[in-house]
Amino acid sequence: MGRSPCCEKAHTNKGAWTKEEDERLIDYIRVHGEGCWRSLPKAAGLLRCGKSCRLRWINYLRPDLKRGNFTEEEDEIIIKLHSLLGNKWSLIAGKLPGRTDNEIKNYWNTHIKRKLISRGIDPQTHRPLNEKTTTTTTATSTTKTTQLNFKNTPPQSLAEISILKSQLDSKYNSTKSNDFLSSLYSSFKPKKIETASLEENNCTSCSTTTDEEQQQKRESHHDQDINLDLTIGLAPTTKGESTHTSSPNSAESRLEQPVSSCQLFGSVSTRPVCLCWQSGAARWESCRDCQSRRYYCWK
DNA sequence: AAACTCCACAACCGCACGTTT
DNA sequence: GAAACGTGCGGTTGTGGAGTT
Repeated sequence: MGRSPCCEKAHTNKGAWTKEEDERLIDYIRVHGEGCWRSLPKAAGLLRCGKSCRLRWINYLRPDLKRGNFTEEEDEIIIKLHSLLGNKWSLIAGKLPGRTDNEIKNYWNTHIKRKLISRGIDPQTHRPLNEKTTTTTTATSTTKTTQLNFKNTPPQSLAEISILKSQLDSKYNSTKSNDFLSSLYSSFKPKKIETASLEENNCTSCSTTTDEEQQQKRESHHDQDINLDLTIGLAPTTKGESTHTSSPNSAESRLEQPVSSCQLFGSVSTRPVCLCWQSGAARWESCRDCQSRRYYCWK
């Protein structure tokens, strides 16, 4: 059984948006806020598909968007995040206020790829272009990215977790991979997360850090390295669970949310995983401390 | 100046996934 | 539990402008 189309294609405009359409959309969202994209076009008097409206707003009309060229620092952040996360443009965009996933994706494909190649770096693997993959895998197989062997050695960093995740993605369907992850993690406990501002033994780290705290962290690490600040925390994706006062779906709140490892694992398991590891018996549990029924915690 | 090529980016499409009914 | 719905994501395409011949 197929699903109904998101809009009636025969009566919708396509292609570039006109100024008038933009104004209608802006005016409508200014009054009614974001959301209900399916019904928005009709309510706003637009002959557009809801998805098209959403895209137009998120990628172009949102008032908090930063226009203009990417800075060197932004370039480096994108490269670092891509090496950790792969083509997770929305996650990368989450760490670059004012930038959209679409914008970063385009920028990656048109500029950064070339930049890396000119540096002799493979944009996909982030390894030297002439280097052959030498490590082996026990998890999978056909991906071009470097494979690590996690059978006896747990992942020690977000980079390795990212690789593990891609391995799982390619080998397991989403319903099976959670079981795989659980059994894998039952054999070890990660020692440290090198690029994450993870506070061990304290699941309250799941709480969202403030912008001020994040700014301080950024400043304190600025001279050492780019602080990716991949906070291990609650991903406030469920309605009503956000700690923010603004609408959980609003662009503002989205930009305030730190990237979390919950999101890193979000596509692997049927239930996203929150990596709040604590001392004591190591096991997966529902994340009570994070006050979310949607995430598993590593304890 | 016209024709052509290349590039950047806005927009579209299909799919996945969480939520609701 | 299944179907329908709503939304978001990543890959791809279309198009306009800049540069070149």
